[in-house]
Amino acid sequence: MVAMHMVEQDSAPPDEAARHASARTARASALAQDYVEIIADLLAREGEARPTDIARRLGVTHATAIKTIGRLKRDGLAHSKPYRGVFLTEAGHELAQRVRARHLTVVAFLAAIGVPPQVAEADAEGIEHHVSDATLAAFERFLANA
Amino acid sequence: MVAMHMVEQDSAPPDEAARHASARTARASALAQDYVEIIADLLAREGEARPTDIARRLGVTHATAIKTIGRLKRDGLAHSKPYRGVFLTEAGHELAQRVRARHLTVVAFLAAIGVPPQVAEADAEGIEHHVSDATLAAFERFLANA
DNA sequence: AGCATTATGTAGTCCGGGCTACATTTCACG
DNA sequence: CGTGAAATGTAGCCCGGACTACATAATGCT
Ligand SMILES: [Mn+2]
Ligand SMILES: [Mn+2]
Ligand SMILES: [Mn+2]
Ligand SMILES: [Mn+2]
Repeated sequence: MVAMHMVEQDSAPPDEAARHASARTARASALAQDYVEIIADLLAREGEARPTDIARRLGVTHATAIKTIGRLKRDGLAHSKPYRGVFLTEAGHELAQRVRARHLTVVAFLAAIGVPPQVAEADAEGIEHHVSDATLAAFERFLANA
Repeated sequence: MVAMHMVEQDSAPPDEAARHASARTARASALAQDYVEIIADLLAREGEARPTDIARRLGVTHATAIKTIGRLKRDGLAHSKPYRGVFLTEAGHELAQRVRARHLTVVAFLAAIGVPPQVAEADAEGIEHHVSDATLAAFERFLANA
């Protein structure tokens, strides 16, 4: 048994566990975020968001997209009628806007510190889902002072 | 003044699909990375890596940890004998070192741009898995010139 | 209008990654 | 030593997120 002298060095397990739990939660909501972002973009640019187009942009089959859209509907983020294209609920639209803003900020930030554009786009697609408000704010400060 | 590149405004679907596919791949390997990182740390600090300790640090049940360790073994990253604690293969050890280095860099970088330490630790736990070599290099350059 | 093509939807499968419940083994200690 | 607590392992369930294969609806073209 070691006397407990060193206070801070030990990385208390509960904290670490909480961090990993956070990361798991973020991972779980990442897909929904990408979907609403894409749906919002399709609605804005094309006027409609068809499952096939959503699927193509994600690089998955239409069956996968349709099933996921079903979960979005279940979770109150989207709605649609058979064969008629997908729309966002108010909640879905708000989420999409937040997600889009974060996406743009992350990409811009990475580019600003010298990451090649292509890579910035690619990395951002994953990183964005793990950027907290505090970190996003830091990114924005950096961009402002650049 | 920024050079106006005006390259692809259109975000060609195949590229976007590839980016999402990349993010999916990264997401899929994230868990294994966290495991080997924790196992390496336990081995270094305690001399042994027990499933229960691994589970506690991740905030999951021991049953979950044991099943995941089974996948690590299947994938040639770890090995263990019944009731005896977990060890890393050469491949596992190498992965752990890369992962640890990246983790430290990401945390240091976030802290350097003004993210509060606690938040930096939390966000890094997810972000680290989506940081490519090019982005990691950019982080290191930033830290060097800071 | 009729038919071929495309889009949409459904069913069924697979694996990852979480859980609970229970069985078994190890180990500390009285 | 023995034995009870702790660790380990197993079984079985659940849901997410991917796929293929097939069925059905919508659409566009001749
Ligand atoms: Mn994304
Ligand atoms: Mn995005
Ligand atoms: Mn991590
Ligand atoms: Mn880590």
